[in-house]
Amino acid sequence: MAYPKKYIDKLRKSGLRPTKQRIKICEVLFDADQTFHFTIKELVRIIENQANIKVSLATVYNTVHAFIKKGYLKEIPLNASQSYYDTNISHHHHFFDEEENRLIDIHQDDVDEVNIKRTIPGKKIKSVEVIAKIVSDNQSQK
Amino acid sequence: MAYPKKYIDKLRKSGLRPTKQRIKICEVLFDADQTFHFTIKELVRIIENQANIKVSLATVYNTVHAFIKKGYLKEIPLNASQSYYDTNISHHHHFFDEEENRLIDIHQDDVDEVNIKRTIPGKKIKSVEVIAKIVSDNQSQK
DNA sequence: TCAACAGTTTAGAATAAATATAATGTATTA
DNA sequence: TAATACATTATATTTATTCTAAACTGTTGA
Ligand SMILES: [Mn+2]
Ligand SMILES: [Mn+2]
Ligand SMILES: [Zn+2]
Ligand SMILES: [Zn+2]
Repeated sequence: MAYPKKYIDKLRKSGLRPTKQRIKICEVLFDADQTFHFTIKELVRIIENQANIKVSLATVYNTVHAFIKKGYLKEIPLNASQSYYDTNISHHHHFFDEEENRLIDIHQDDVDEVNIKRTIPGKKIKSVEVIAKIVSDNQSQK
Repeated sequence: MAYPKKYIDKLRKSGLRPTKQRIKICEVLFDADQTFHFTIKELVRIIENQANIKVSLATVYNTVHAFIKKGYLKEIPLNASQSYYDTNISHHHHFFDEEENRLIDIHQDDVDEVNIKRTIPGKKIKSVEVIAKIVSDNQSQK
């Protein structure tokens, strides 16, 4: 009881009742100073470190997917065998550091609008995302 | 014996000996009229339909990865839990049809060069890929 | 020619992410 | 409070991918 109203609202709008476990998930995801990228395993670890609450994997998966469906989280496509999630839901792009396996945001303002000249009959573009893979810049190469 | 020289070369350059199974994989991948996108399971199915050769999953995975490492195939990042591979190794982009789970090539010429104004110290951009998600264009909406 | 060897294929086991299940627990409401 | 709906959880299942180890094959050189 006495859960933050903003999280109760987010959960209700996602079709979920506000429970202790889900409120905790909200706190970790949406109380952070900065947006961040995470895997489900990382999220579970953060929750367990920050609180004495035990949350099952199933609850975390279900809650995260409800938020994605509602648009409160984004899923980031990577060629890894694991899903990355993003608390930054603004339209933006990413660097992916292949050496450190790390996603870095690129603000929409930092990329000129991507102009695609080709169209597919009967289809419309829902979203456009740019992924720029980066690696160490070894300038010592001859 | 009497395997096509081009495939023997591709395999040797990938550090693999030309064997019956690997030549068959090459034929399916590189003899096609058009480049195409595939999953490992689809590739296995194609091989089994086209030939009376049995090829194990392990051999297919190993060969595909050797080709990726050498640059003869590309892996396409999608948010699915499955890897997609591409026999089109030119620099290009993709539509992803979320309703039909289908990748469609966008030639590099059909996308203005993506200009990223932000840089990461010590890192350089290795590749830039655009993925545009498309859905049915229901013009009947009011 | 043929034994030795290096490399290959394969079935099946292992791994790990994601999802489903079903029993138990909790909140809501009449 | 009692009935009901919804949640949580441990556990099982599914599935893509990788690993393992045994059997197989092609090559080499005595
Ligand atoms: Mn998902
Ligand atoms: Mn997996
Ligand atoms: Zn992001
Ligand atoms: Zn392609």
